[in-house]
Order: sequence, then structure tokens, then C-alpha cells
Amino acid sequence: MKKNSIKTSEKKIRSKNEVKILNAAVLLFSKKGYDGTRFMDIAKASELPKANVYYYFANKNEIYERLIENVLQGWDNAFEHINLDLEPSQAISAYIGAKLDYARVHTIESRFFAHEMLRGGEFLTRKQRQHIREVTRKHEHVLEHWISQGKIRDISPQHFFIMLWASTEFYANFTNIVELTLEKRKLTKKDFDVARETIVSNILNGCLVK
Amino acid sequence: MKKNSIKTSEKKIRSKNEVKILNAAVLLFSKKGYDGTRFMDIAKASELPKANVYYYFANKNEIYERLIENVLQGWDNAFEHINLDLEPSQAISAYIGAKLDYARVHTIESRFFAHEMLRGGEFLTRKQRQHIREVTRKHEHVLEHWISQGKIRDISPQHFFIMLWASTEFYANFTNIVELTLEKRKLTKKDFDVARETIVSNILNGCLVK
DNA sequence: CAAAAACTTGACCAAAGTGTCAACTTTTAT
DNA sequence: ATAAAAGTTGACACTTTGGTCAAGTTTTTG
Repeated sequence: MKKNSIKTSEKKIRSKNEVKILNAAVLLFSKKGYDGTRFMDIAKASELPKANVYYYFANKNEIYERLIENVLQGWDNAFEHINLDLEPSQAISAYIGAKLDYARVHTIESRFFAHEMLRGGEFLTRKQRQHIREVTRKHEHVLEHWISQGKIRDISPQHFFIMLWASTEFYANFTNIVELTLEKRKLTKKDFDVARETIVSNILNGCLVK
Repeated sequence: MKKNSIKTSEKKIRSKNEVKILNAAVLLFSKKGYDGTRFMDIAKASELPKANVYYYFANKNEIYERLIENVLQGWDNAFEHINLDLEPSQAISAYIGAKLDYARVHTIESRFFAHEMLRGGEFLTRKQRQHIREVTRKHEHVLEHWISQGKIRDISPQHFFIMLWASTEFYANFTNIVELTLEKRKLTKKDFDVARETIVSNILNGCLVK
């Protein structure tokens, strides 16, 4: 009890301010990327004097790296509960739904990561790359299993997953184009539902009437 | 003959240097976006003194706007020959193939445009947005026609096209993730071929064995 | 409650970036 | 050939940015 209260209170100010800074930063990075974001802008958006932000983070780099970690962690948390042991149609529907939910709710983080990819993923550590690779490989194995069972057609699991990521993340990263296409000022939950139906039905059934 | 030679020679130096500058700029913008790119870096990459670049373009803005125009123009040229009057399977295959070819060959331009979208598409003029909208609408009509003919299932044409753009552009914008997934150091034409087969077969037939 | 640790901040500096200009060279037109 | 137009460039002035620091205040700890 005592120990716990010490531990939490001891870190209260720091953690509160770090959160303020990181939230401000991820929004800025999501719009302008690493190189386009000024340290001073992060300080302003955090509503803290620049020198105070320097007290918590040595430089922009450190903020950025923390955000990369956070986003990857959030990504893990969001998708580890997806059960790929179900039947293909169930599992794939759930996966697409979860990815679209993530795109809708965690738009900022998605765009932040999109910037990192556009710049070549230089900030990803070897460990982080490897982790991504392992998670993906696990998914591929499930798909291969379904293929061997004759439950789905014989396609490239890698390209299949890329197609799912692309189709879902597009709604977070390129919201503008989606809004322009749908002729909507702002995307609603309903729009994401239609997206889900379209993607799921296309992926599962194909678009040609048989 | 005379007139023509006057016209071309009169503009030779200018156009040569503008091309140098624009080529250097689009590469930098494609990596770091508008805000992340310094005017001086464009000059260095162009192998021209900064003051010389200022002689051709008043500022970074002007360079960027020219590039937006160029990319939209190139986009038009690349896809206006796509014949959507064919049978659905033929037309859709060709469309996906063309989009993937564009992603492979015009990677830089794709990424440049991706940055513009991530920053909210602020640089697109009303006219340009409208043009994009019109081209898209035309495609949608074709799809609606096919639906009314019972040739393809009743799905949202908008979301269907978004799915096609997303699945193909992903290979240009997020090459890193693709390379990581495929465990390749560099994507080859062959990789794009497999991508095409996977996307086309999935879109046309769906992934479930019937 | 006193000392230590944690936190805050204005002021400052050096480096980098933006944009201008006048003097110069090269190209073009007559 | 020569004047006008087009192109080139070093140097300069001004602004923005990144980063430090010392002197303060607040919070925690024993």
C-alpha cells in the first residue's frame, strides 16, 4: 500500500506531462511526419514551455521512438484477441472488422505509422521488424492450413494479408480520398459499416455473379 | 519550322533546369513530405545554386503545386486508356494490372501523393478535387451498369474502387512492409506479378472454395 | 520541517533555413 | 555585331529552430 502510493505519486507529474507531450506529438507527426514537425510545435501543442519538454525528452528523436513503441504495442493489444482458429469466413470477417475499427478509432496512430513507412521505416529497430514479421508469419500459417484443408483457394498468404491491410488502413490514411469519393464531409460509423460489408463480401465471395 | 525552332530553343534552358529541379523535388517530397523538405535540399539535389532555383520558382510552394499538377496529369494519362467497356473480368483485370504497373514504375509519384493525402490534401485545388471526383464517378457508373446487368454482385461501387486503389497503391507507398512480409530485400517485377494474380483472382472469384 | 529530488522557465546562443539583390555571364534576336 | 533578354551566383540580411543553462519553485522524503 505504502510502497504503491510512493511509486505512483512519485511518477504522477512526469507521467502526466509525458502523456501530454506524446499526445500532442503523435498528432503533429501524423500530419507532417518526423522531419516536418518542429520541436517547438510539440511544446506549443503540449502547452508547456519548450525547456520543460526538454526536461522530459532529450530531443525529437526520443519522443518519436517512444511513439513508435506505443503504436506497435497498441497494435499488438488490438489484434492479439483475434481468433484465427475459427472457420475461415468467421475469422476473416472478424479480422477485417477489427482492422477497420482500428482505422476508425486510431486514425492518428495509423497515419503516424504511415508516415514512418513512407520515410522508409528507418526508425524501426531490428527487434521491432522481427516482431512484425513473426506476427505476420503466424497469420500466414493459419491461411496455409486452410488452403491445405481445401477451405480456401490456393493463393499467396502474404499478398492476401497485404490486401486486407491495404483495404482497411486506407480508410485511416487516406480519409480525404474516401470522403471525396463518398461525397461526404466526414466519415461516419455507418460509412465504415458499408466499407466492412463491401470488403468482407468481396474477399469472401468475389464480385462476379456465378 | 523557323517558328518551331525559336519556340523550343527559347525555352530549352528553362525547361531543362525546371525538370532538374522538379525531379529532385519530387523525390525529396516523396520521402519527407512538404514540411519536411528544405528549399536548400532541393537546390543541392538539383545541383544548382539556391539563388538559381529561386530564379525559376518563387518558393517551395510553387514547386510543390507544379508537382501536384504533373502527378494528376500523369495519373490521367496512365488510366484514360483503360477500357471499361469490356466484360467485367477483362476490364477489372486490366485496371488492377495498370494500377500495379503504375505503383511499380511511378513509386515516387505515388508516395508524393500519399504524403499530400496524409497532410489532408490541402494543396489540391477545388478544380483538381472535382476532376478526381468526375473520373471516379465515371468508373462507378460502369460498375453500376454491370450490377444492373446482373454481371457482378450488388456492392458499393465506391468502396469497391477504394479497395482496388488501396490494394494496388499499397505496393508503392508501403514497399517496406511488403518487403518485410515477403522477406525480400527488393521487390521485383515477379513479386508484382504474384501480387496481381492474387488481387485479381481474389477480387474476381473470392477466396472461398465453392 | 529541512534537505533532497523533481520540476519549471526565461533568457540566451549557435546553427540552419529563407529569401533578396546586384553584379556578372551566356544566349537570343535583329 | 550589339543590344536586349535570359540565366547565374556569391554574399548578405533576416527568421526560425534546436538545444543549454542557471536560477527559481514545488513536491517528496526522512
